[in-house]
Amino acid sequence: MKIRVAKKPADSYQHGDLREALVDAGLKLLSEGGVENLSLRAAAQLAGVSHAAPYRHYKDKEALVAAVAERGFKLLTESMQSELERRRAHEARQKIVALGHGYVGFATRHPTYLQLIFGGVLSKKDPPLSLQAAGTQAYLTLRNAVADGIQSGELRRVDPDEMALACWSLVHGYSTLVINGAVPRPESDQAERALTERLLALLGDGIMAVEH
Amino acid sequence: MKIRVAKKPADSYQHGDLREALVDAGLKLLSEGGVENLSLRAAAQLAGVSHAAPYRHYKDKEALVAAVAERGFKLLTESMQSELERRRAHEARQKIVALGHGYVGFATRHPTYLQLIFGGVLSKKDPPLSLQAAGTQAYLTLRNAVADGIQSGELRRVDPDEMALACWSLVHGYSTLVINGAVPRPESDQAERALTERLLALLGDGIMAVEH
DNA sequence: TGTACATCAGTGAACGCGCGTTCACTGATGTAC
DNA sequence: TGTACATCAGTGAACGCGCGTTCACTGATGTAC
Repeated sequence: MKIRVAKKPADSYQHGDLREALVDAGLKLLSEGGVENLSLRAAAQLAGVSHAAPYRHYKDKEALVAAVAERGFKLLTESMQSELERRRAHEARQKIVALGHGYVGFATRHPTYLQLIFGGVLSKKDPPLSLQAAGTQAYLTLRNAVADGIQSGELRRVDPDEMALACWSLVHGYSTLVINGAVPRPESDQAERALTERLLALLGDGIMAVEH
Repeated sequence: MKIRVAKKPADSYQHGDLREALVDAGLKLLSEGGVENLSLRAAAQLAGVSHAAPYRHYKDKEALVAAVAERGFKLLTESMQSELERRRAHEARQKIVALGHGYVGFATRHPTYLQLIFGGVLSKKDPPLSLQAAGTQAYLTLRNAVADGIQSGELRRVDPDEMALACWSLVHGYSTLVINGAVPRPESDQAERALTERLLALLGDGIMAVEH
């Protein structure tokens, strides 16, 4: 990842866009060393600035972390959206599978982002509105697909939030189990996609044996 | 939680069972302040001992953390087992639901234990054998139920590990999403149990609409 | 039963570390006149 | 166009903190004789 540099005169004493550069730096620290590697001082250093400089842009560490998490959410949403478009999914089932691939793919590409976003690191008191919005956006991407499928009669007639939660839980649970090594990681991306697909097929058709 | 005290003469300068007392202390720290609250020094203090004493029993911090995690795994297994027995579940579906309640119940009762066990805190290099065993034990509890159900024809004829993974992912994903506040926590234990049951019902019967 | 001794669990001082945060400051920028 | 000035982004020293780990030590315990 390229750390953002000044838009303004490059030799300026001012950074140009330190605010965003710190988020870039935060993401890089995160991907290189996990959540505990994400510190204000390290982000400042990576952005080429003294360790007190971030305080001109963020109230405290928590504020920077929230900004990093917000970007993480957006990347997650993008990953799901792009998978959806790449596959030109029209049927509800295809859409859910596509979103699942987008989710699991993001999780395995950026395990530490997921850890930041959903790992209980973010303070639950007064999250910034923009962070909440980014989270909601990610959720709605899934929820919309599910709600459409229910509307069209492709999916069972249940509370769409509950059905979305079931899909989310499955895919999120699988992702975190793989990421944390609780479950062996498939040997190739291809194998992982195939497994994801089979897990979602189980949710699609149910695990109970069907009677004839 | 009661911190273990000396088995040997209580006024002894020796602690008696400091090794276990440190694990107790670790669990307490964990439940009170999360993973980042779990430090060697704090555990020693809580066990009433100088901060260097733990090194007589554990090679380093990582070793103590592994011991704490091992106890966490055992408690998780117990929670699932006891739910299984309490309900005297015989059918595969009932068993899976019981295990799910045991899992989610444990997660919401001890959110920080789950964070330690599955939150990427444990080093993935050379985990102690006893820790691996405790993890395997928890997994087998679920896997056995699933395998039995497949054997008996109640469940679909699929790779039992994959079916167990689907169940585990669903329940684990839901747990972590609730714990981390990504999804609103049901207002009562009863509501939570009902929701867990509905999520598992979706996995049981599938989310696709059935054709007539 | 009594003495000498090895063992080893726990002590407390010390080390170096990275951290978040505060503070008075400097100096480039852009604006008002 | 030129000058005075307010703004404010970034500096670097300093603070206090809890942490993991090492070390020489102390003193109770249990054993060998």
